[in-house]
Amino acid sequence: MSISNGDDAEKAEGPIRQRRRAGEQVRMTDVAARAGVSVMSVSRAIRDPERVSPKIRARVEKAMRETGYVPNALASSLASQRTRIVAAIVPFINASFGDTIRGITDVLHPSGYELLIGETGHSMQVEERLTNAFLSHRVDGLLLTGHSHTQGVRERLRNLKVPVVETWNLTDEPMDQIVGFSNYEAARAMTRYLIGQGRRHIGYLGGITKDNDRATDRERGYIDEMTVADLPCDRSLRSYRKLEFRHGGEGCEELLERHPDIDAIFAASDMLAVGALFRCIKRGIAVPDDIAIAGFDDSDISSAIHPALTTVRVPRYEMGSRAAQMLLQRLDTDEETYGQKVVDLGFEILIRDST
Amino acid sequence: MSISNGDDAEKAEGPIRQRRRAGEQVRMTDVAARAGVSVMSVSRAIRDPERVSPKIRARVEKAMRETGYVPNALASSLASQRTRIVAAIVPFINASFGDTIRGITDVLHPSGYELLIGETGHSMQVEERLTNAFLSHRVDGLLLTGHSHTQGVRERLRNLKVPVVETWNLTDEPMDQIVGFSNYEAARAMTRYLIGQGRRHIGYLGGITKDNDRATDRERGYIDEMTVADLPCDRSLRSYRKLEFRHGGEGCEELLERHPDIDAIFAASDMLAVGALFRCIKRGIAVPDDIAIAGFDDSDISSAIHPALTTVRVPRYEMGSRAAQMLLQRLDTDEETYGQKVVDLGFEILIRDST
DNA sequence: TTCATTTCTGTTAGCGATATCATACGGGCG
DNA sequence: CGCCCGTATGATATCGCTAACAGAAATGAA
Repeated sequence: MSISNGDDAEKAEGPIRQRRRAGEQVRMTDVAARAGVSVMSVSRAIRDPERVSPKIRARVEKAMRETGYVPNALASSLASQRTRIVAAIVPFINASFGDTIRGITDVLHPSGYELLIGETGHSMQVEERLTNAFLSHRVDGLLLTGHSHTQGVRERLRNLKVPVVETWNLTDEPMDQIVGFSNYEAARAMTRYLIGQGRRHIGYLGGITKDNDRATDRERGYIDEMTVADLPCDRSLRSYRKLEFRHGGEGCEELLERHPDIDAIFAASDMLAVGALFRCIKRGIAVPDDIAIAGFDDSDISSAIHPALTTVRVPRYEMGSRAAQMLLQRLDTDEETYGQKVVDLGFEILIRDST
Repeated sequence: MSISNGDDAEKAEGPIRQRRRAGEQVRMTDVAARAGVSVMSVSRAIRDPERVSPKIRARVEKAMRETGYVPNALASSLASQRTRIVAAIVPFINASFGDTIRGITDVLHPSGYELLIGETGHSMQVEERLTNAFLSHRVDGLLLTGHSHTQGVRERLRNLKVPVVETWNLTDEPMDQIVGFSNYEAARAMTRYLIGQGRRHIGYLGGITKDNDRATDRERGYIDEMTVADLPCDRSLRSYRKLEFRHGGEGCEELLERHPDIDAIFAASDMLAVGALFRCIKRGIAVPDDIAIAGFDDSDISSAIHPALTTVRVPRYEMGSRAAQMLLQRLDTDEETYGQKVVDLGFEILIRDST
């Protein structure tokens, strides 16, 4: 020890700084004192019980129980430079993305990671705000929906070197990694199928394409396939709506009004398709005899209605679980070794009664 | 200073401890150095720009831009003892709770709070796990769904004195505060309405009641009202299902098989009601002539289908926004002053074509 | 027994912010 | 012209934990 009588006295005489402290927060030091061991032993007993002797482990566990100790993840993260938190940003919290989120958490939780969810409402501005907030909280990784993002988001993420996995679509040039299916190819496939069924006047009922690469790609798929088949697909055959039932009905009316002779409607979402289908039924239009209707997503309702909806099954859950796996693989291994940059999980055309 | 030449020398000679540091993380110190001011000025310029002179503010902002500084919320939270994070725990991430979550974030974000979402899958065990994880992250407040929780959760929250607002139901004895509507009264009201319509053999299609006070209360409401009216409502008239369309159909079949003469089905969820309705239509049972069908939730689809569904409108969005407001009121004011413990947002019986 | 290893446990110095107190700076007034 | 006081800025000690290293104890080989 150093000669420090004087110092001790000085300290004792100094102004007593009493800092505000949360209620009755139990600190690791308190647990350590009670267990009669050092804080490091407590820390180790919590994070990696194998590395301390059974004796110490037992005493620490007892002390934790008695004090009602709740570890402080903030302090832990600050010191260890990792939060064990992953953030996911989705356009909307609904059943579809709910499945994806479930896929994510099912993988993250067993590995001790938590998920922070952000909802953009389909706005890239909001996505940027959320990204910044999440980065501020030093999330270990980020899961984004789609591959279109603001320049600001791209730069931030590149500079900070945070692992990112994009989902729900594919592109040759992901920011980092991407897992999903080709919205473009899926839309082409469905359009091709409808044409193959002999349909010629196919209307398109799509989502708002602004800030939404999935909606954009689906529309491109429809247009390209119609063009290849030399069929009309001009702007008047396409209606853009928010993905809610009632807008499906409205969109359907719009198309019918402009083109009373259409013989099929390809909706880029089951919500819209079901809305359109109900509207047809209400107006006495026979589905699929007069008009064929196809959806996109294979949501729960598509197989429950009558006639059952032809649609595209997409790997909602798998995109989440796989994305989380890809992230974890990089977070839990020291190396920057990671597999494919682009993972295609595919899609499936489900032919049912509405076409 | 103390006499410490020796000590200094010793330090200088000591091994150079180089600690692992995240990539090229820019710290507040770096910004301060670049701006030629103290860290405190940077801190103040960020949190409360009014408190520093325009001169300093400008220099700090410039330095932040140039360095691409991203504030470290962990360090900030650790030092300030508040995270500005609120956690919400919901049973399931779907359109319904999506509305509630939207209500929450719409209130939290403008006030600079972030939302951490947890999904229990209707398990109180999972709820407990999530609660502990969130408390570990020192969330400033907690929003729970319903009023039934494990003993462990209750104790933890009481001991740690974290503000809690329960939602989606009412009770005279909330853990802390509660905002919602009476699931019990709503179910009674709907049952009463059906009886008033002349229905006598009313089947009940409900959610799984385990770990779910909302489902339990709705069932109680149905039973009590039927009992008061001296109508049968024994176990054979009740079917419990997960809240998905196809289970609605199955439950409908079950009830019809056991009671071919039922003249109404009250489903405690629109999903189940719609599933049941489609099944009736498929089997050629006229709705509402042969069987009346009522739902619960006023979800999007209930007004889109044909016949439109009679249901209970519940304040999904408002429960979220109001709960968040109640929490913020306590977090942003120093005092422990808060308004009502129990806030009843009410419900509304929406009579449409299915009854 | 003795010394070299290996395994546990403890000490210390941060992690990157904020709270608190101390100090510097101005302007108004006697 | 000097003094007082309110405001702006700075220095420093935490916040509660973990990384890195050091020292102690246990184990094994000679």
